[in-house]
Amino acid sequence: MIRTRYAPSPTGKPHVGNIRTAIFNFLQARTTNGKFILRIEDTDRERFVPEGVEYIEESLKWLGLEWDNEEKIHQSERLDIYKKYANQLLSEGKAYKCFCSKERLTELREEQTKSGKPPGYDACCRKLTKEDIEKLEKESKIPVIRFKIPETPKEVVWEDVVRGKVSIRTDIQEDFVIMKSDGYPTYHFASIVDDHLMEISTVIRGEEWIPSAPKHLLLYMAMGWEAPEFAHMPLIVGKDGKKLGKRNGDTAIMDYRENGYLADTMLNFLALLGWNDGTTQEIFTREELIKKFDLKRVGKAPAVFDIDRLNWINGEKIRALALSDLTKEVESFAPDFLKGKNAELLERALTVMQTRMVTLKDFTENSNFFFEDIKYKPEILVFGKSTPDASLKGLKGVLKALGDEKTINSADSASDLMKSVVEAENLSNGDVFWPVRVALSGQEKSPSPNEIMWALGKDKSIDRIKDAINNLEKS
RNA sequence: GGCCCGUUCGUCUAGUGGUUAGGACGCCAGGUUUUCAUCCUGGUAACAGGGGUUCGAUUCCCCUACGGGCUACCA
Repeated sequence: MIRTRYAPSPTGKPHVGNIRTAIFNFLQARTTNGKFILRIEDTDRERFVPEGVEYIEESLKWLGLEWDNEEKIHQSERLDIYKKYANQLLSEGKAYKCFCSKERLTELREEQTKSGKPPGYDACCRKLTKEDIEKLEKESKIPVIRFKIPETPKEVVWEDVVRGKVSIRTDIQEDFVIMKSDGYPTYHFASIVDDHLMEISTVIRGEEWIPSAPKHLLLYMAMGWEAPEFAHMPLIVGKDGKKLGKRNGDTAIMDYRENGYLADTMLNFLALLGWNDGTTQEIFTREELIKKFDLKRVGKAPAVFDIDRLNWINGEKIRALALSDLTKEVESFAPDFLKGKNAELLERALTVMQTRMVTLKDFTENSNFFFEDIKYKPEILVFGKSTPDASLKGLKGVLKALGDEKTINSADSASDLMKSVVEAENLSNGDVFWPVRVALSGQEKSPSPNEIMWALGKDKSIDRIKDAINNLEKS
């Protein structure tokens, strides 16, 4: 059975690169009917952010990435477990206590760098005797525990699911820390212990972990445990080709929600950053992603986060939504926006705006003319090729025709009404459609007059056309 | 510096030892159209370079270049 995990560190709000990893883990678990585990890796007390867990959970929930473990897993609550295994390594001589001060380590590194040597721990505490250790501990010096890089193998090789065979020499590995002096394990140690205990079958993580994979493999060997398979995903990079960071457009996933992107858009977009199903399909529903996802079809090259593409997908998703679902999206996106708004008008406005939205914001910010009084310069009531007189004639014609009408049943019937005015008054389209559109929307660019007329209804349309006639006559 | 990973249109990508190197986004042009958007049609544009292997390489191998990642008692 496939078991994957998303193991974020609660140091802030999850960003896109991080969430993409969560998505791949989720998809891989779901597509194989496996399990998706959420594990909070809160072993770094310095970078720990109290709200971090909340941020992680709300991000996953928004995207619908439900995790399967009911009990929350926090590494900070499993310290005894790591200690136990670290002690095991210690007693087997596969790890040792190191009393070197941070100052010494910094100095060592500086010297090595200066003299052109690769920086790394010099294994100085390896030669400490039992007596040395006892003495140091009596002085209440607190050690870290370092893993002893073994003589063999000389090379660690693994078959990466996305990269194929990867091999890295071990002779350049330093004796790395597995238990910090504060009693917390380091990532390297905690993650292999937990991945083993939680029977994780497939570790899907970012490419930045490739260099430390040998540490993990060596640790598995030392523990006598079977290692999971690894899948190192390509990085998501910014426009500058560098790993996403604060300076080049890395953004918390929830910021996209705030900017009017749909959860399914993010899922679709991020899944396609590095993966495709081999066909030309670009728009996938959540179900299709789950059905078609295949870790083996993940590419190796980094992908640039392209906002144009994101926008396109969001527009497609919005247009594909049933009106009721679109309404729900707007509702959860901007509950305040809906307050005090007529439900029917809202629905009609949404119908009209649906093909014009890239994000939900486009609706909540650019459709006020449906709901509120409008203001505009009278000049814009006249189309470029038209004249004030002709426009006035058109507006008056439509006003009269509207008065004769009981209700406006559809945008098409509103269109017919205006066409009949064009004919009856011997005007051009621009003398009628344009001024009516401006009269109803107050904008130079807007949906069609017939659509707005239908959405607003007869009475409100009449009011606005009357206003327009007044405005035009005054100017 | 060392170790590692990567390289097909601007971007996301498909693809094969022999293809007119395909699709999508963007952009441009045209159509529909009173404006905007949608929609439709067309166009633009890529195998990093050099050596091999081969009858033939974008595809396989090597080198170079370029880009990136890692190099903590962070993950």
